Amino acid sequence: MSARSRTAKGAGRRDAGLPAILRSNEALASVFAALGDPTRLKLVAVLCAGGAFSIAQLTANTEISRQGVTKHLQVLADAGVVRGVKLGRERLWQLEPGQIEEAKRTLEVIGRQWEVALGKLKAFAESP
Amino acid sequence: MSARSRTAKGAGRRDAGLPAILRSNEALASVFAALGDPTRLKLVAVLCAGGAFSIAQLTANTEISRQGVTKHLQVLADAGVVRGVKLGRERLWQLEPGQIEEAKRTLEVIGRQWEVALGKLKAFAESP
DNA sequence: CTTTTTAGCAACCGTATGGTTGCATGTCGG
DNA sequence: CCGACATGCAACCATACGGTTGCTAAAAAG
Repeated sequence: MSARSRTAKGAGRRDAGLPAILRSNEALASVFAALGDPTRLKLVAVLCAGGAFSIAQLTANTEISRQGVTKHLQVLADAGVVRGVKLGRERLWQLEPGQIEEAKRTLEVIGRQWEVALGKLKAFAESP
Repeated sequence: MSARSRTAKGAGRRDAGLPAILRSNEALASVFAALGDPTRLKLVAVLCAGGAFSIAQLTANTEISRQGVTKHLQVLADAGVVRGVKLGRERLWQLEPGQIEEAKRTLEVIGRQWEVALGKLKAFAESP
């Protein structure tokens, strides 16, 4: 806390003017983090093709053990990206597209903000 | 390697029919991983509002030290989300929206795939 | 030239993460 | 009831990650 709060002359509360989506980012970051692993991304890719798959089925696509896949699915489930329903002696996992939609919207907002900023910069540069 | 490849009776090459975007996911996962931290997400949110900021300026928005922010910026730069240009004695960081666009497209593909799968399921359920 | 500002580098620390193995549990088919 | 199958749980391990501190280097200010 010593190196902070004395530097950066006048840059306080720079997030005040940001869109609401980009302010409280707790759960959102967990969604991105859940997608931020090749194995999990592949799991999502498989699941988004539809249907519900058991752990054993999903394990067949990866190079790691069944327990490893279970852990990854748990991470995805904690982020709300995926949901597992128990059916008999097996648990079937399926995509839960809500959080992914939210993440997509966030990236859209970022891109849009960026373009708006570019437009303003251009307008300023072209002003007489 | 023992628990694998014997289970899951007939589920080999399930990614064969997936869109190309969802197959080789190395760099893509690193982009999601870079966004998967609240501090970094906030940095991106600040940077997407336009302009180039120094480390000291960016540090003023966070609760962590300057070195911590530097590390986070390095992670973002390694993923290609952000770029830093050295100007005099300071380094100014700005957004590099290419990778974020790519990530957004990936999420769009996932969502589209999911809807297609839902449509097929519905069509099957309604077939006489 | 000396001081200040801004940043980079390196070592260190605690905890989370990805992965494994071994065993226990529930459930389906006879 | 019994065996086989699919999963759950817990312990364990190595490494990556988030964060810090201390020191050094380079540019700007005086």
